[in-house]
Amino acid sequence: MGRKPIKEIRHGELIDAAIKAIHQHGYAAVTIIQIAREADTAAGSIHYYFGSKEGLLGATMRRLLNILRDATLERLADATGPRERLIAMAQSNFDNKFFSIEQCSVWTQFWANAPYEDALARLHKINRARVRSNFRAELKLLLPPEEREVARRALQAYMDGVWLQAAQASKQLDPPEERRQVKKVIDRLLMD
Amino acid sequence: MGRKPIKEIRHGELIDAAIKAIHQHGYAAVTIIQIAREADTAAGSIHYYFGSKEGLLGATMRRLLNILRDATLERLADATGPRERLIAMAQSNFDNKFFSIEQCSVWTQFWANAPYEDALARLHKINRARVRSNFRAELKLLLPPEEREVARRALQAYMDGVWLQAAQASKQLDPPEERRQVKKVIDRLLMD
Amino acid sequence: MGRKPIKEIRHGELIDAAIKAIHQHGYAAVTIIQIAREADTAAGSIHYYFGSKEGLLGATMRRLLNILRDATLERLADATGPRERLIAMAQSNFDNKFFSIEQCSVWTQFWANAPYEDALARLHKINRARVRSNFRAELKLLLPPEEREVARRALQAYMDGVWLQAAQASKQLDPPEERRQVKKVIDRLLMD
Amino acid sequence: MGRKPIKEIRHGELIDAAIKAIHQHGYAAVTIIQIAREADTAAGSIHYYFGSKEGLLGATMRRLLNILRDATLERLADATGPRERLIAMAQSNFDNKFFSIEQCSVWTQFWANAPYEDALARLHKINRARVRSNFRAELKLLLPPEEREVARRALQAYMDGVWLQAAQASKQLDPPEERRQVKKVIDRLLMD
DNA sequence: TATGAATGAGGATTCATTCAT
DNA sequence: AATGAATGAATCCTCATTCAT
Repeated sequence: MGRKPIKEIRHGELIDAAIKAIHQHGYAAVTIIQIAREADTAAGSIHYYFGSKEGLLGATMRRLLNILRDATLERLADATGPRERLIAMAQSNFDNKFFSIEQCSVWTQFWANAPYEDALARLHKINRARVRSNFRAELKLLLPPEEREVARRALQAYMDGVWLQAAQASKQLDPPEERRQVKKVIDRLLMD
Repeated sequence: MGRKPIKEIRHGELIDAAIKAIHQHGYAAVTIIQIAREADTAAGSIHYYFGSKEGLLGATMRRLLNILRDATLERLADATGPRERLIAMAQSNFDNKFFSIEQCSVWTQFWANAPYEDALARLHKINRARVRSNFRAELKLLLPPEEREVARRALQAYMDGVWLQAAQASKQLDPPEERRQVKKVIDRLLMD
Repeated sequence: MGRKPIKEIRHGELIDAAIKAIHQHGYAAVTIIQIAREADTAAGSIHYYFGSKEGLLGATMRRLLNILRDATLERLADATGPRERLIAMAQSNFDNKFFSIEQCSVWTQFWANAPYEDALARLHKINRARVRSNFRAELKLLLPPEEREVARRALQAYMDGVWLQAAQASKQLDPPEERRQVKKVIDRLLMD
Repeated sequence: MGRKPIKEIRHGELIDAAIKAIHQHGYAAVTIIQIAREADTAAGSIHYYFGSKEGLLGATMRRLLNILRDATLERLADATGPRERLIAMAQSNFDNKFFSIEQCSVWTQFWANAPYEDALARLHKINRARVRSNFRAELKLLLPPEEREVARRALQAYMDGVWLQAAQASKQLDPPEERRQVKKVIDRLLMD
């Protein structure tokens, strides 16, 4: 089997460097040079591969979205029944592959900057709508109408809040514990 | 009698302008000139009154924290019993004086940028610790030990999540409705 | 009587510097720093006053067009009859105020770069159309129909050619002699 | 027989591409990549074959000069008498092989950039001197001394002017018509 | 008290050139 | 013979800050 083309490899490396650099300096403040230094390459390379700073940051965002989406699909494959599906979706946000300080940090940065950049706003909006409709579909089968939105907003906000905290954590994150916690929250929100 | 000194008036005007400008351009991207234009004055004035861009942004942050703290104290004055106190504290986050798109936007921006600026980090940490301990004090009287932290984290994250959403709202916010919502969430989280 | 506002003075200085720098390095190759050095100021000032390099170059072009137009109007004021008017218009191209190496050089540069910049193309087109229609108006009264265009094209091309040569001259130009020369050419083109 | 060596073929292709690209972007603004794309090859090839960007542009210039010189020689071969020779030389500037928008465009670009590049300046100077002395030689036999230079300058300037116009033409050029025109101009300049 | 002209460090980006393949 | 990945110098531009007025 053929190996990965150079282009793909470098894309991956540069996106990794971007995640590190955004985590360290913030989305709006990070410079091409900081990212290049992190990737141990020249600033020009980033333009060679992504055309512009914006191009790299967009690709980085899409990478994160894909990781999250894949984690969700994987967990959903094993879930039966609305309650399990709800838990699976919520827990995928704290998947080992996604719930790291760096990625939460970048996620938060993207979010905070979405209002000021169209490309980000679009991605953010799409992702948010997807999660909302997924949650609603399951909650419909679990709670009476007047309770559903309260629970959904609480759950969605909970996940946002945990990410935000994680982005500023001083010690290592604990994804499995976080998955237990979100399950408890769901238990509480679904109580009759 | 005795009107406000000019210095204080200008400070207020410039902080108001900073809030508007940060909301429009983002914390990291906003420029001295944008703020000055919003305040209908010259860029030099900001340095005259605040010494630096950082000085103004710090003062702006403190202003928001004060508004929030005052709203909390005011509501707590009328609250009796732990449940009422918990609701009062939570609802103060959605007080008419505080819960506007502009202020939520700036609040979110401060938060997202706290990891990259010491002054912000300090303020953010203090505020967060205050809220946490306040919540804990009341929850101690309302829930068994093993349930308290789940509820507290859920509640605190809920408020963060609502602010984040509010910062990106396209239509006018509805503070009273938001206060009703948070009460429902608390009801659910406190269910036995 | 009030003195010129600072803004106007600096505009003039910077345009003068731009003319010198374009003459030395060429329109497409000249840099903001070269112009700034020529004006004995910082590169930032040019952006402060003109917004961009393009802004300054556009203003420089308009300045040259105005000098030429003013010289034409001045000479036309004293001219009576079509022949004198034709000579006046042609000679204004070699007016003392306009016909210097530096200005011919910049003029040539603008012209050569017009195909690649809309702003330049527009100005160039307008100016060219103006000269053409002026020439035609007078030639109509001086030559039979089938001869007019040949003469007009020859005359217009002659002026372009002299400018082009002047731009590359190694010794000082001689505007009065050039005005005598163009008169001779006109004499020849108008021979019956 | 024996076909052209690859080296020569590639040289030709790259020069053709350079002419197209210079016409499209201007001499000073054109990039190696634009030329390479036009030649459907990689940027590295140009350095492989010409050593540098400057090398290719110089070769392109020499190519144009050769085309013009060949056209002149060809036409001179058939011309008898000074008047016919003068016409032949003038008309060769508008030969079918030379008088195209692209080539006029590049010609103009070379000319405008000659003052800023030694290699170009040298070629330009040589060519100009050649034309001048050729014209003078024939005019000596056609006009009295005091009229020769006026006519020569007018004729040389006319050709420059027509090229300059042609470089910016929006519709297809008409070489035969242009040759008729220049003959009329010569008729007029040679009138006694 | 307030202005805005001026500066210069630092940003994103472009591009000729080199070189390993 | 030809490629295109990689570099880094150079360019335009932005912006906080200073300071004379």
